[in-house]
Amino acid sequence: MTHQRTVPAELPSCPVETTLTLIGNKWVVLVLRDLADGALRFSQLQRSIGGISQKVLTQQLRAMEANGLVTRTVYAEVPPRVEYALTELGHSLKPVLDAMREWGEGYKKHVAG
Amino acid sequence: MTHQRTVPAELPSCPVETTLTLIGNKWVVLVLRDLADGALRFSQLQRSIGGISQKVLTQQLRAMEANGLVTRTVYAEVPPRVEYALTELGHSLKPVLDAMREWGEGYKKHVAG
DNA sequence: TCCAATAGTTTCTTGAAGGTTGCTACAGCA
DNA sequence: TGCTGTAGCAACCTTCAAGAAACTATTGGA
Repeated sequence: MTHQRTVPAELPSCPVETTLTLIGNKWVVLVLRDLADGALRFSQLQRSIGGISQKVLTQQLRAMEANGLVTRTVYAEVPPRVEYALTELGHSLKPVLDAMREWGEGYKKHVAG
Repeated sequence: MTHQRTVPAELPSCPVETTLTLIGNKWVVLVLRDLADGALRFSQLQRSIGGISQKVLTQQLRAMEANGLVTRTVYAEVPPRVEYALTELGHSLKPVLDAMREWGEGYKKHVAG
């Protein structure tokens, strides 16, 4: 079994820190961003994130599945098809993603301006 | 010169990713959280974050200063006093922090319930 | 005279994160 | 007959982040 960074049994008292235990990783945020509009299969996800290796994407998806952020659906076809989708918990992070997107837009204007 | 994780010259096209280049690090988020209510000196910050070494806190603060998120004010006293405070840019991240805090609160209730 | 206190820096070491390559299963198709 | 494509796993290696511990400057005060 490889390392799976799942949430600790005892959550931090600070809610901001609690959130960080689930989405304190860059890749996790990008997966959430790309699955927000609907399910994607593994290779689509890898392409849309860009610059992530197969191994790391697999690791992150496994951890996210263990944390209840995504579901993994395997279709018994050849070649195999595996789809990842956000759970309700995963979708519930939308406000955080939206705040990050909005801030990023403002920052880019600020820098460009 | 040690590694300073400053924002790259060319920002990612995705605004979410842009935000991650500035606050994609757990420690940075915790510093923002603790300076939100006002300036703190180095040792206060280290205590309030908890579990961060002197070296790492120094590194993070230097990077945040280079990125324009915090200011560093040295008072010519003995023993020395150094205060860190959020810049306007640092304060502008409040909505992101708030979204994280709110989500963390909901998540804790969800887990506890 | 020497200690305390602050905010570091420096060096050494460990652990985690990530990259690369090779391997697998198996139906369909040329 | 052998090639293609998907979604991995395993092993190996490199790089980077982080931790620990020792060291520094300064000077008022015991």
